[in-house]
Amino acid sequence: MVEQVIETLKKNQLSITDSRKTILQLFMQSDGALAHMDIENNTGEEFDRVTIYRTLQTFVDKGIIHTIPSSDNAIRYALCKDACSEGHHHDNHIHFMCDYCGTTYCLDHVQVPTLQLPGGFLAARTDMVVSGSCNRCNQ
Amino acid sequence: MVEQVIETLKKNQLSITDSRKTILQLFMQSDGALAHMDIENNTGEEFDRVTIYRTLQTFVDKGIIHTIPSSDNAIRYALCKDACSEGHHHDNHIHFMCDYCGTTYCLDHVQVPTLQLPGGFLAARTDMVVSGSCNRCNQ
DNA sequence: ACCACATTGCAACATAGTTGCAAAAAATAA
DNA sequence: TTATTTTTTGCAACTATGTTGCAATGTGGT
Repeated sequence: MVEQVIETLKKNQLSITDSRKTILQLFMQSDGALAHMDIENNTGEEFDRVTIYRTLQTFVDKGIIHTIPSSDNAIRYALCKDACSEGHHHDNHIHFMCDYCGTTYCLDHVQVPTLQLPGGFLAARTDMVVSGSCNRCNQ
Repeated sequence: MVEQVIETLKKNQLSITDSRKTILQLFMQSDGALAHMDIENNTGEEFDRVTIYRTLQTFVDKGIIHTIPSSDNAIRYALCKDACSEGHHHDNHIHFMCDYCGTTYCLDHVQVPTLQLPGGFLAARTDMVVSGSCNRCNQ
């Protein structure tokens, strides 16, 4: 896992620092999306708040993670699949937020449907977030 | 317009106050969605920040307006169509955010498509936000 | 006009995110 | 390996966003 973390950082021409290693590893271990708070809680006092914000922003810029919009006013982040490159995200899948456990999933195999927009509207990006109960809470 | 504002407030058993009248009228005059800031800017020093937050929350609770999620971490609000009732929103349409002018539109005639979710996932609500260039910026 | 109740404004607090800058740590060169 | 350059980090301070308790004010009903 650690080699994969370092490989990813090198591939994106990022210098190898403790915060980047730790935070990227957190994403690789996690099956859901992470909010800033989740990371702060998981790393303890190890890193400054500002460092976490900047690390996340760097990862988004490099196409390593992508943001997930939500109505609760807290941006979540999740790993991008291979198709994402610097400055160009291909996160064309839907996101699922569980109302009960709060986990946010990337449903990579559910594609965002293409829409017929009214005349004059040009789509550049589509975000689709479904909420409800997930496969662990709904048994 | 003013009669319609008062009628709507009465229909929802809300007392008629200056802030409610002014803010609801703002929504009726606006063709796009409004963020808290838009309202604060449009009403000047007339109302306290807290009053605006509480008024918006009241309107959401009553089903007069609905929230629109976004990735820029600022909740937007737009008028609900008639089908919305207290505690039960039917905002089953997509939203469009223009990257150039910043306007958020409710595309009432574009329905959110139904998705086939993986086993165990149950959808309660779907938010779909398309961004790109709108019919005024894209000419 | 009066009374009961709902709403507002204020102060204070809580959370989320940003910016400038000096210190520390990586990467690079010698 | 050490020295130098460049990047990254931590701190402090700040802005934006949103919430809560409470006293003062306004609204609706009699």
